[in-house]
Amino acid sequence: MTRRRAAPKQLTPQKIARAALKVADRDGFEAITMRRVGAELGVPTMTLYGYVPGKQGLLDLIVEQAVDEIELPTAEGDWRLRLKELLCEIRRVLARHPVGIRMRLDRPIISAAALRTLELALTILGRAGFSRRAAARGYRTLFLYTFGFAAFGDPRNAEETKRASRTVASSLPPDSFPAVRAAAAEIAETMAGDEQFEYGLDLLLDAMAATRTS
Amino acid sequence: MTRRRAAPKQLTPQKIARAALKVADRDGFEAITMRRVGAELGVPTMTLYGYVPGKQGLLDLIVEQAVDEIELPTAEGDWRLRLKELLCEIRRVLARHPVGIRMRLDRPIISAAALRTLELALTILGRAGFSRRAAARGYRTLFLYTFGFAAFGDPRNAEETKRASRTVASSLPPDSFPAVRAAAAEIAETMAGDEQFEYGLDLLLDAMAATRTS
DNA sequence: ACCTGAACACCGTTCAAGT
DNA sequence: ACCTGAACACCGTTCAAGT
Repeated sequence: MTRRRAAPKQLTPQKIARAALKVADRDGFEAITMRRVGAELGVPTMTLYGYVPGKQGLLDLIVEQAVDEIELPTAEGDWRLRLKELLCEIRRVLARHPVGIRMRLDRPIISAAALRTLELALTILGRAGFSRRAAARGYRTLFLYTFGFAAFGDPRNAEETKRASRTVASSLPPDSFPAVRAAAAEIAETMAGDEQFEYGLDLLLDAMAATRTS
Repeated sequence: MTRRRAAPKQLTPQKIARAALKVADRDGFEAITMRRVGAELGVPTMTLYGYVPGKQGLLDLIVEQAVDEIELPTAEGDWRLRLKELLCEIRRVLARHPVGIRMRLDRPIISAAALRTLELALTILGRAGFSRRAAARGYRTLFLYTFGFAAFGDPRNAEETKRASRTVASSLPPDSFPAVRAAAAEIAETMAGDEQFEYGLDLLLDAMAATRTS
């Protein structure tokens, strides 16, 4: 009985990236190791190096895989609504794939696919009458708020986070923390949720609208 | 000649945390290893475990060390100015110690020292006439924008980042990226700097002021 | 020629050997 | 009793052995 080679896996960089994204979604950024991605695909670790230029290159492919999930709205219609749709979609994709947050911490994402979000935002704002400068500054602010919210204000378990927040705020010494104690319930409400995200988004869009009409 | 024990280092958790923060500022979050912190202090790796409850506990101490550097403004006077001072100070400390950004990604920072910033912000907004709800939601937005800017919009090398941005924007295919190409210079200006940070901060403060007076 | 296992230089931490 | 080196189970990647 001649030992046959295992059936060809037909590996591609994209298949490896998809498997790695699955590992990251399931077990977190730390779990993205060449050994585990290999195991996920049922191939020996070193085989990956035939398709992917090392771990750093694999990480880039993972981000691109997540960026491809962003569904862009049209540029037509009310500029505030369109921008809200765009930024809510970015937040949704980041919540689905938190590895995108972790990766963006190390360096900007400047692939053509990622820059399509910027192109759309500037188009929307340009049609709404914003100057190039106001559009660039305004969208940058919206973008950084959205990433900030996704990274630091969007916990995996919303209800448990709110409960924990209320407990901490209520157990502080009343003499030194009167305001936090008094607002324990209101603070807890801000710790997660669409409502808080859109509250901040609307603040920014309101202010942008006001600068345009003044 | 009797072998003497090395002079006592008089280690404390705080001294270890300070050395680790120094390592992190110099070589980044990845460089915080028990072996390197030990080397920084001139003690064997395992000696650290006598003063610090493992690496996770050391990381907590490092964050506390950075939080202690935050200098709080008073609550008196113009609420917008005071909030701006507070958030600019938070941004400055995060720029000085980026390890704080990386740590906050994993979990909220809820020590008493850290919560003093929240207490101050709520006090300022309360005195300015904001409801507890509006104060909590508003400060949360300002806080997440500030962390978002520090994490994703405040590169180490501002000028080089702006130059790189201009190059990328200008080398995109004009057919698919007309708006980005046209605004290459304006986009580059938003990639770093106090001006861009304060632009977004002012947008938020303007919008908050508007909600109060309407 | 191609594929991939062993080996190297790291990591945090356990545990036992040394004083 | 205290201090700390060796060892274990990880990691990314080089390199050479195997087909």
